[in-house]
Amino acid sequence: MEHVPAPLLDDAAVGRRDRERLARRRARLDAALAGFGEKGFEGATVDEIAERAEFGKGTLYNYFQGGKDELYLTLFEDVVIGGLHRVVDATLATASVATPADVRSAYCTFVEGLFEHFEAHRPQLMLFMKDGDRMMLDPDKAAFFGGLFERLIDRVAVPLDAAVRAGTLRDLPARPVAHLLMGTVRGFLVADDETRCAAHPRADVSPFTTPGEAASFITTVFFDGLLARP
Amino acid sequence: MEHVPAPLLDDAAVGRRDRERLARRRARLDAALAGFGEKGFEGATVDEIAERAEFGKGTLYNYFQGGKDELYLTLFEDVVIGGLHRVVDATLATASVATPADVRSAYCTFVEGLFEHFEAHRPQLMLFMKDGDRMMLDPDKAAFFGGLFERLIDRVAVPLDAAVRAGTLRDLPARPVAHLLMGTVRGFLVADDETRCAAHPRADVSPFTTPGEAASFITTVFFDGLLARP
DNA sequence: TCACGATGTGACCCGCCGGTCACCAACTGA
DNA sequence: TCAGTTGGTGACCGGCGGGTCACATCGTGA
Repeated sequence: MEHVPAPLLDDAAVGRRDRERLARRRARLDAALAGFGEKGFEGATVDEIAERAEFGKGTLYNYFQGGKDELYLTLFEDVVIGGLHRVVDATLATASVATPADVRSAYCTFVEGLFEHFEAHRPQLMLFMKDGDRMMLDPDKAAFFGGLFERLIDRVAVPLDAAVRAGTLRDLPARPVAHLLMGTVRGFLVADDETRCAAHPRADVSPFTTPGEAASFITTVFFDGLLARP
Repeated sequence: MEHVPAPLLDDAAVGRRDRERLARRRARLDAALAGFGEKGFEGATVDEIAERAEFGKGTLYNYFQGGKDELYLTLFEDVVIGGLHRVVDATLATASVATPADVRSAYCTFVEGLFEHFEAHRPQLMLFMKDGDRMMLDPDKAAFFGGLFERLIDRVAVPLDAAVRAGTLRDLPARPVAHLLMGTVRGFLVADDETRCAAHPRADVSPFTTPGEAASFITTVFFDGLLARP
């Protein structure tokens, strides 16, 4: 494996007017990735990806020596993990955890950000959410994949941990809570996607029409709990 | 698709002393399914499954005309959905929702039951949890699969709905909550499994050593919420 | 013991798909 | 205009794996 960033997507240290060529390539690959999403990693053929991206198959192999795997992992790192970190940057990184309301609203905004990011890149992200677990079956991919995800969880857990220490949150271990939250959002998005896209849609998975409503639902459950308060 | 129950697993309406032969077959198939779990649906070859189950490949095709797909769906219905319904039977079906403590403990027992069921059939269930989403890409499988799951969710939602009506629980829609709970448990189990089995284990996903502790963790988050109470 | 149906089998077939490589085209500098 | 270099291509290859089917084996009843 030993995933080496492909020059194709590496636009740092690149000559001036090559910029736009690189941008076009990126766009074409992103489009190809969307096609990926409909079929899953194993379902999509390299021929098809190349065709959608308007690349020759050989060209793809020029840039991704590691073949289909490296293509997949590169796009994963770029689109999925990169996007998630940007959501963390925008919502959690600078959040105050001084009061319960602060923590609550920081994570509500965070979850809302996740939903919006998802809306904007639905097919690409769906692919990785549905295929992600299968990747873990391969030790090499699992190491790469797991490492990236762990770093994300670390960042999500930071404000939780601070809030627990400050006594704002119940005394629960921060990282498991972060995992639980991310897993829950993921499960919600997958179920919701199936509702919208499946031949036989599931009923009533999500009656929420905006990212804000859905985020508020999850945040309410997580922070306030299901039990009615007097 | 039109999944017709294979006689191989259909032990109703079967002659007296064929019983034990059927039982042996079932056991062999279950063993084969465990092997399935290590590789995933697409990763496991029919040759390998047949070998593990000590069947000839042709014999498998005698019983599962639908081929690998039907084999998969039959085992799914039998092991996964059947097992989950048994957990619901044992914990939620007869639960009282009269007081907050009743609802809380019913679902805590339910989640604990899910964890125990999982412990007992780890490889088989892991297979379906990790592959489940990919199945939804095929409309036929999605219909079969989704229908079974929806009926399960219906049952999980019943006590929630009753409790909401009784004012015991916060006024949230019961089915989405049921989906959220099941998705959360699933996410937790998958992450936990990766911690135990992956080449590079994830740290601190679950510091819990017994099903009871893990169930208590999830139940606390869901019912009491993360926010500290005075 | 033989005949016949039912059950079980694995060698073989064939389509599919990831990966390769010999070739081509476009640009560059002389 | 031509030689050299870089970037791009898709026809082809090889293996892999789902599915088939002609044959073997077993159980049974005459």
